[in-house]
Amino acid sequence: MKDSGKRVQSKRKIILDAAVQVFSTKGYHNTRMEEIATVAGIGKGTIYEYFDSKLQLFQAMMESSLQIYYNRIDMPKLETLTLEERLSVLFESHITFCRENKDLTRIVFWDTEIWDEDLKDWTYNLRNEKEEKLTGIIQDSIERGEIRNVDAKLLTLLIIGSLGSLWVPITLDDWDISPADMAAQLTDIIMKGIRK
Amino acid sequence: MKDSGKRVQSKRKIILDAAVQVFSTKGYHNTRMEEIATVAGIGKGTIYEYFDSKLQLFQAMMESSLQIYYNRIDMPKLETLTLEERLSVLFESHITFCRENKDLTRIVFWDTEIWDEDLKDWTYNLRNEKEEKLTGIIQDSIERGEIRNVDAKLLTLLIIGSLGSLWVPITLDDWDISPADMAAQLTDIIMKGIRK
Amino acid sequence: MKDSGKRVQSKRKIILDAAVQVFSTKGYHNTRMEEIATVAGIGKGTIYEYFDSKLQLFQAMMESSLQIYYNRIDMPKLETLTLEERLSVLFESHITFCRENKDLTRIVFWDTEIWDEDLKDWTYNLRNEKEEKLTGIIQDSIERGEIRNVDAKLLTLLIIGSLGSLWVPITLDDWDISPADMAAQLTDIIMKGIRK
Amino acid sequence: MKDSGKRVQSKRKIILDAAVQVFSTKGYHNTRMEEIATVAGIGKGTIYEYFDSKLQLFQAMMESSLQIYYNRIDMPKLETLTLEERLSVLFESHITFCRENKDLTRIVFWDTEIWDEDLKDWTYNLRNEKEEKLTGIIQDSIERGEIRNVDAKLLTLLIIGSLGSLWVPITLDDWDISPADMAAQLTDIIMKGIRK
DNA sequence: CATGAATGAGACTTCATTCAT
DNA sequence: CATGAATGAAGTCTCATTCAT
Repeated sequence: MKDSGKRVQSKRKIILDAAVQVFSTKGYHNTRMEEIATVAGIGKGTIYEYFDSKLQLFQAMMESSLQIYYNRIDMPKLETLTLEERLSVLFESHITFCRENKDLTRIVFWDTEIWDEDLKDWTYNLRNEKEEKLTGIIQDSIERGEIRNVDAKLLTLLIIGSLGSLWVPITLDDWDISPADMAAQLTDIIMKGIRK
Repeated sequence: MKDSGKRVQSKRKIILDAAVQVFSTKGYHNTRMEEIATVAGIGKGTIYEYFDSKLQLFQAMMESSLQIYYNRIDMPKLETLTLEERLSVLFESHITFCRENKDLTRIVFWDTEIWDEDLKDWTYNLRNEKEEKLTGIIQDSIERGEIRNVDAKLLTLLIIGSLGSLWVPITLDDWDISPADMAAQLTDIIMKGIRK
Repeated sequence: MKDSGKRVQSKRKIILDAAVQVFSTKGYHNTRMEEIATVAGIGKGTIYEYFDSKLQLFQAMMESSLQIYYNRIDMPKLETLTLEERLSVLFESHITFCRENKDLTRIVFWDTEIWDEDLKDWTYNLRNEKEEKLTGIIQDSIERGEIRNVDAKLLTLLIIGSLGSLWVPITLDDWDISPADMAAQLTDIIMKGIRK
Repeated sequence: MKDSGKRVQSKRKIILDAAVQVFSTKGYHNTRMEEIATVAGIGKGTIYEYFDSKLQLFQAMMESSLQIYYNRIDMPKLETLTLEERLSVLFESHITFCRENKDLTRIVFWDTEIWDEDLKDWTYNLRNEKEEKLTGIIQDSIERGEIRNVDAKLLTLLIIGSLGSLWVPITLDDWDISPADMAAQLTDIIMKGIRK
């Protein structure tokens, strides 16, 4: 029983990993179920034992990828940290994560065509939750007088947007600047920009 | 004869407009040629009189959209302008353009799966050209001592990324801030962040 | 009126000639109406002023080609000629015709997929008529004691078959033997084969 | 496992047989893949598991048909046989084959529009090989003094052409002459025609 | 549980034919 | 009469999904 359960669990994982690999390389529509099966080292029919359809598999993969990403780069909750420290950690963990999980990152930052309403909502909420958290932190800093009075939402977008545009050069590896440096400079610019 | 020439011209345009509309809403693979034809108010076969294939139509649409966008938001060439003035114009024209051409904007900021190598290169070069121009302007400002010494490429990414993340709330219309205000605040943050 | 009639007549002929050229080169299904129009130097729609459909055009072309061929190689009616003389004339006129009308010949000897029942019947009758005439001539020769008693129909097939297999090397031009020689040798073999 | 292998083999064969049947009746272009599938008693898509395309299926069918035909009517290799005996065997085996494999024969003697260069070459070589063999045998007979000096290639064409024109009445069944008789008479005519 | 041969819905594309000019 | 832009029926082929083994 335990074994069986474990094996099932791990086969689901194997399929999801294969899915990340293939989907992220070729996109949803150019990916054939057979190829995922091949990469996973199993038979085509077996995927359907664990996922109802191609769409469901894609969305499960999307969900798990986003979860992994957002878990990893979650902003530190410690109240004692300043905004500057938090931004620095955010940038650095984002950059490191991208470097270490290229396939996965590509998916997270894809603006894919494949969204059914449920996944759209789920993702939207997940994203929103994070954004709102960031907006909240910024708002707090303003109220605490740590930074000057800017539109918190606008600043959130500026930060999120910067993260998004970073992954291209990061994943392409054609950059001579270290993650720590990148994070430091970005933090510096933004903090100077908003400090009183 | 003149009429005929004009009609042909406009029919190509009609098809491209329909393509922008449908492709941008549903994505490449979920779009059926028949639907584009229906939206264009013509027969399915007629599209093939003007474009060789679905892919070619998509790429023609992509090309024209990017051209329109980049033409519109090109940075002012006037040497007399300061970086601050230029950034302000950039942000404002971007925001205005997004508001007025929602479908088209969605396409410009798509990271679509559908690129053949030629279009990829073409787009990459177009994008790069603009980015390099911005990078150059920043580098100039640094050398002229207008701003402090930051990594010009990194700053370019920060600006481009901000533009990219803006279009979501802009096109969703759920924002109570005016384009001019938005542009002013963003310019302000960035300029404060990089000024000596 | 006369002019108009004449022009119509000649345009029909122009189209038929173009049809022979294109159909014989590319076959029925690989031929586009547009190409025939181009070769004929007229507009696509104009063909339909003279022929109801592609099939009808093909069949008209077939009919005229067969007519031309059969008219040209009809066996001489002179009662005074011997079978040997007639065969010789048959072979020689066939070979000459093939040399001079390659496109047309290709059509005549094609075993095309395109036969509707009417054309099939028409062709079958035309062919049959000629074959029966030949069979009759042979039968006469037998009865007149000119040749020995062979199955006239079988001999007809042998002769017709020989004609058919000749056109390949004839039209390919890769033969060092003159038409007259070819005709003479074939006649010789056959006549020796059936003479008493 | 053994069964599975066997089934696959036979399904390819089933499709080929259906293809012979339908293609030979309707020609290449008038044949729909669906019809072949229906005749084979399988689904449309299954054909594509065994053949890449309609063209490939056609050519595979052509190849196999020609192979079967040429294998069957190959001229006896025994050196002891005279030309007369060989011709007799050739005609008789041809006639018998035609009677027993009407569909297949129709294909072998088709002068179809559907040839890509590879198949054209393959077929041309196969045909040529057989023709040259026949031409060689004739040439030998001439040199051995068995028959008189005729153009060996011309005689080959005469024989091949006769074979070709025979299949029409043979497959139409409207003939009161036995295969053996037919073969005997043809051999007789030709041998008399070329004997010293 | 696992498999992969079989399936058929559905999409792109071609091209004969029409008809407004 | 002549034209060629427009049309849509029809055909090939793909690939997610099923199901018998």
